[in-house]
Amino acid sequence: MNATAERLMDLAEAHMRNAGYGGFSFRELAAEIGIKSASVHHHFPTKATMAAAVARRYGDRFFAAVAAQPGETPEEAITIYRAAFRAGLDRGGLMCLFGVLGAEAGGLSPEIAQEILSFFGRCIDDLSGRIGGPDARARAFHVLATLEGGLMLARAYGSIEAFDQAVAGLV
Amino acid sequence: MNATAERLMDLAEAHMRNAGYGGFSFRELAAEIGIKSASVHHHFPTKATMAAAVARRYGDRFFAAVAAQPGETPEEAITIYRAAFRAGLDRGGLMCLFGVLGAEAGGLSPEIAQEILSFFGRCIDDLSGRIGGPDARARAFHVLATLEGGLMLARAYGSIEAFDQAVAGLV
DNA sequence: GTCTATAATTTGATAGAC
DNA sequence: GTCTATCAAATTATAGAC
Repeated sequence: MNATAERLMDLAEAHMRNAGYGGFSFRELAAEIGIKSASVHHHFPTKATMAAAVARRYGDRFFAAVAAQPGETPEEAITIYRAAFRAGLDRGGLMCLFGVLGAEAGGLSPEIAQEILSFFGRCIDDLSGRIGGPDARARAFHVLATLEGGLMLARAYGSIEAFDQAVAGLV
Repeated sequence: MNATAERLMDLAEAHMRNAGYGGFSFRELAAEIGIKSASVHHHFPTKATMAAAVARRYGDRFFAAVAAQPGETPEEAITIYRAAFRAGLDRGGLMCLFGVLGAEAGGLSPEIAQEILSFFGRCIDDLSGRIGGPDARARAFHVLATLEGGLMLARAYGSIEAFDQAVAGLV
């Protein structure tokens, strides 16, 4: 993966986490790193392809960040997830990329929709496995929903305290 | 409010709840009711104005739908909110309009951002008043975040059961 | 890998007739 | 209230030179 391509993905990710898929154009990204939009097409054939690549990279980094600690308790697993979601909010007031894409999923291309489904499926499987017990899956859905919704509320409010209050009862 | 204007708002609302603010154009709406895009501008001067009007109407209907029952318990208040969120999902797999707009809020006009802030502020105030107790506000944030996130998850999964599992522990 | 140039389309919006 | 006609701008994307 090229250095320019990575810078483009960084910018695309930031824009999408702030304003959704429609929140950036190839011209914007190009201007921000001092090249032309035609050059962006050299790295990513289409906008949907680029967004899907950004989504895949985001997912990989996310699951690396929430990797299970040896011998962790269910509460610790939830705390790890909570911290991962909070980090983006704390550094620039950014949403979870998949929270944004999931909300506007009805207008996105199939390749992006596939990334969304894959991400949340992986989240639920991982989290429910680490929570354990008979109602692990329902708890995983609950935790994930609260974290995603909490991010959105905190952004709407413009205050990270909204997130903290929303997720306080999770552990 | 004109009948044509209302039909336009109905369509705009459906599109936004499915694909966000960028999920419709004046031309699309016009074609769907058999007029021209120029005629849409007769009813709504700009797209942002129209979206703000749709948002305001959505909020009014929402708060009418979740109106407090005389002598209700906190659990009943939460159940009323949960049913209101679930209704749109059940009828067409639609998101909460403000869940979508809140997610992509970074790219929306100030007049729409104002509607978003107003809606969630009203939600939290209403819900925390009906829940009561020392941690009412935190509980209200928690309920609202879980409902919004649950809708998003259910849509991503394409299954209303994801919503039901996510919000099962709320009451 | 980046450029110039441009195609093809869409979009938000306006002017003015009916 | 709706129309035709049109503008101005933006967008995704491609061709081909360097």
